[in-house]
Amino acid sequence: MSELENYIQSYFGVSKEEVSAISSMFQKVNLEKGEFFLKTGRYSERLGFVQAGVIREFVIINDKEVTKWISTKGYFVVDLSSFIFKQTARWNIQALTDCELFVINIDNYKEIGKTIPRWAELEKLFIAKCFTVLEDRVLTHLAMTAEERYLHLLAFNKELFQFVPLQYLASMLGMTPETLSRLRKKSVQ
Amino acid sequence: MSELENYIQSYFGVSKEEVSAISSMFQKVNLEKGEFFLKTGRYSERLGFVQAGVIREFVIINDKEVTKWISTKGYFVVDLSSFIFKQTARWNIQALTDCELFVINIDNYKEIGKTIPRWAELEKLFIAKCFTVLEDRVLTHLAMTAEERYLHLLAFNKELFQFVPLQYLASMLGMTPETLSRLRKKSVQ
DNA sequence: TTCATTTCTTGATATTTATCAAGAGGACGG
DNA sequence: CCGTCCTCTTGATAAATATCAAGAAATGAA
Repeated sequence: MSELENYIQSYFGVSKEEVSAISSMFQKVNLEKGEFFLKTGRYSERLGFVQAGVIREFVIINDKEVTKWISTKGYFVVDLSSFIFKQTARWNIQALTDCELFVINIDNYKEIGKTIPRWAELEKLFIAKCFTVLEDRVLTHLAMTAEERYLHLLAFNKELFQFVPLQYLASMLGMTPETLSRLRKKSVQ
Repeated sequence: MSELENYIQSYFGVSKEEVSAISSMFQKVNLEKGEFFLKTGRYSERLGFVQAGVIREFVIINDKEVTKWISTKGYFVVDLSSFIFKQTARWNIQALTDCELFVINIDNYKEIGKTIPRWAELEKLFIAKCFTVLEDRVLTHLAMTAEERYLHLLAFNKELFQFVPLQYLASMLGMTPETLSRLRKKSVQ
């Protein structure tokens, strides 16, 4: 089974046949470093699954790039508000390294629901899970200092620090690159 | 139509009959000021709709109350991770004023899906919408100062400042009550 | 109303984090 | 291998925010 199939299987708990049916609708897409999967203002009509590589979701606010999230193997990448509600995309999604994605377009995505009756239910559960993750993320900003947020990310997502330029992690953590640099130094000594 | 029915109608766009069927499963519950709708560690087996009053979701971290959100008329209150995934609740939900809620328990809630075939789809859309709202909230912490977050909340939710003790708004905005007090003073002068 | 309690404001100060500027270190193409 | 570009680090300083303490204002109960 591919990484994608493993993931679908383990997350959605559908039958082997259903996994195959779903995964067969995805197509492999390679992105080169720097290439965009989505740009702000366009429509997000594709859902991507990260098979390999690192990809960044960001938005430009007051001429500054603000990184919302960084996805690595096993994550889906999409602008949910655009994909689901057909609004213009709010996020840029750009490859930080060469990436290997499995991609499904919106039309094929809708087909899944026709072949798997309880698909909407599974989607609901998946999005609800994402919601609770975001709730936790908001909490980190309400109840933690910059240092605590850094240590928290380090504890739960250490590998990010091996592959992702620090400036992007700093932005995602809500601090400047200088501050992150100093916190890293501090935690080593 | 009650406030609840209006809301179901406008948000989920179901037929008049369906609205009635759904809303009839809710029961009116009054909460007195200070009373808890849910406590951390319990199970969230009820979904509430705020008909009147102000109700607060918070969690205690390091002996401090951290307010995640404050709901007024038209909001649903629930611990989603508990309601959907049957985990223990992470949030305390407490009435800040006397409240009038419409409440449905989890068993009746599941019945909705049996009578309205596309209910899972509607739930999915609703939760996805909530997700995008939280995405924006994360952005406010990545890209705004405390002052900007205050002005942003004031612009989009002015009425909160009329009904909600400032200490809770400060916590929800991720700042101390003293800082909020000073920002308010500053924006008046 | 009055008293007690809670909430809010204000001031002084400390801490955290941002900004600006410079330089060090790495990656990469030629 | 060299030079260029980009990223990261470091230092000096400024700005934002938190903390602590005290008093003022508002609230609620008797």
